[in-house]
Amino acid sequence: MSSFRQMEYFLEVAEAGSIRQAALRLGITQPTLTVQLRTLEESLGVVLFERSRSATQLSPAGRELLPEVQAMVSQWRDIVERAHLISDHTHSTYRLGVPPTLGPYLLPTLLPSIHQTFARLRLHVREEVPDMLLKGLEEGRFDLIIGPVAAQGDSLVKEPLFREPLLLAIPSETEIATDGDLSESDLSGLDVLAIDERHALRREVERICEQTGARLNRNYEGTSLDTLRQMVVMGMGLAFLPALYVRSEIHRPEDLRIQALSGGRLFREHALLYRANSPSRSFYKEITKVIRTVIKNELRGCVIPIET
Amino acid sequence: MSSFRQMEYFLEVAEAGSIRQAALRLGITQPTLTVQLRTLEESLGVVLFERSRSATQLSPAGRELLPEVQAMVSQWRDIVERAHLISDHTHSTYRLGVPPTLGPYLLPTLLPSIHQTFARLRLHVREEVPDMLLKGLEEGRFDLIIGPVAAQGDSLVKEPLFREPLLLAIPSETEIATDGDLSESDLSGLDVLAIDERHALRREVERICEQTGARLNRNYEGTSLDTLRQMVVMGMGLAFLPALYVRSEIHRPEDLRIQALSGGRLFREHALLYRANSPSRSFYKEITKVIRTVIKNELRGCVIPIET
DNA sequence: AATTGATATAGATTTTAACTATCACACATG
DNA sequence: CATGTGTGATAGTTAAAATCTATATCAATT
Repeated sequence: MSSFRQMEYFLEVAEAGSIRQAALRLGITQPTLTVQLRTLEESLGVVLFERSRSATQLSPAGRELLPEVQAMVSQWRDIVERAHLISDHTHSTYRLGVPPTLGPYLLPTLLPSIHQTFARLRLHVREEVPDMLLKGLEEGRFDLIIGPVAAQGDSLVKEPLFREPLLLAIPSETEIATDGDLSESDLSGLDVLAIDERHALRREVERICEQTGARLNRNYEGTSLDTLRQMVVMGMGLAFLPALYVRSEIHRPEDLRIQALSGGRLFREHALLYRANSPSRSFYKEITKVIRTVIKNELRGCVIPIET
Repeated sequence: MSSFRQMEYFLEVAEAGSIRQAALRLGITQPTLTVQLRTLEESLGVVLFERSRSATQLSPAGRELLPEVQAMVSQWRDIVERAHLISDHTHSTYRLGVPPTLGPYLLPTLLPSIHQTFARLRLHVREEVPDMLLKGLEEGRFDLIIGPVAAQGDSLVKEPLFREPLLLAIPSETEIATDGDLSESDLSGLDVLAIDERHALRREVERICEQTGARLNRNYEGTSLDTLRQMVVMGMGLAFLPALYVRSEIHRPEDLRIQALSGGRLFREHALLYRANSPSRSFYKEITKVIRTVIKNELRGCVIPIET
């Protein structure tokens, strides 16, 4: 069996034009080199050098193979160098999974800061429903996901990031009877629209409706936050919209009214998750810190950072 | 130190998704593979796999390196395969040196037959003056040369190929007194032109002139056979031209007369030469046979094959 | 004839790879 | 709840390979 080392020997002898000289450069003895060369020649079935008492030069076959071996060896060296580069974890590509009701509204704020901190880091972002994210993380299709804190995979690390208030979107013509602040008890009996049941947000809204006595409209479901908003604008009912969605997508307040409920109990909570035995877990902790800092600095007015 | 074998192991584990399964496919035991993997990881400074009790999958770093390692390994395998292909000597490229007074007139006949016999063989042909050819062969710049038999390098094998008559080129207006055949003695006192002294042919002609009493014109020298022919056409003197040159370049007999001398003693002799310890020497013998056959079959009327 | 400079070979030694046996842990199943 | 089956990790031994030292061989030169 021929080895990589023998290939390097081959190149050195070809360049030096002498087994002795090559052995000197390689820091080995001449007999070793002689034997290794012959072993390589035997395993390739080809005589690489023409030996004479005065010098050693490439045979036609050796000349033929030389450039290819050079290319291969330099590719090898590139690989080793590259490996050492990415050994600090910030030169790699990680697969990040995010839920569709959060990703488009959070990442535009998050990614620039991350790339500023880790210039060579690349993230492959993919949107999937939280259930799929969790499954994908456990199966290794993702390295990192942003998902609900509720999620409990056994061997997963869960880094809570922030709480995102759910705001009430009200059709502009609808009036809600209230004394002072809008509170949970004011919702009783009102018609609430929700996103379809593939999304985790759906379950949150169901829970809220039960608690407050609001009536969940099961006949119409939004397939995205955008369609849900359209339905509110058309006066089909109220809806709970995540604060980050409101922040980035709702610019014309004349179409509908956005109102927070007093009490501050209506929110969903997001965490960063990764496998506990991932080789990069220490780096993921660093990423977590960066994300928390960004949230504190840039989204303070909109979401509630987790204090650690 | 990482080895090629370890790279193959890396690929196999990545594909199998399990150290045990990969070990099975590789025909080694699981502990061996575990240890080799860890050795590779240490020498690369990177964790390639994320191990768990249920499976083993690529880490982000491993995923990053995988395609490059695949490319490198497949290039390696190509090299090995290629080496085995050219192990029969007929898939290689050889550097053939020829003298400028022979090459252009012999090779057009020779090369097609050689390529027909050895379809994958390639020849890098280069023209140089015989002295340079010989030096280049000894120094390894050529694998094969066609040169004069007289040449005597010590460690060189000399395969005589054929004798090439030297024909007398006579200006059309010149008459040579002769009784019957034109013989060597008829040349006495005649003015003879020759090619310049870098060429071996020059020495042949000098020798002939001494033997026959012809007068070598030292004031005008041809720098090629073509210029020599022009000089004859212009009536500046006679010249000896190699039979193969005459055969391929002289088509208009009205410009000058070509005449052979009786006695058949005026010729130069060509041989194929190569280093005695060349790894391909057995193949060079085969080439010699092919060349001799071609000469016998296609140039019989023009040159005199060597009988072996 | 002796010297120099090259490759080849033999035998001992060190280093590396591979094996056997066993452990430890996770997960599924009776 | 125990147990069997899958996974990777570790320790110690054995086999194989690479390397070294010493020496032979040969050619060219002094």
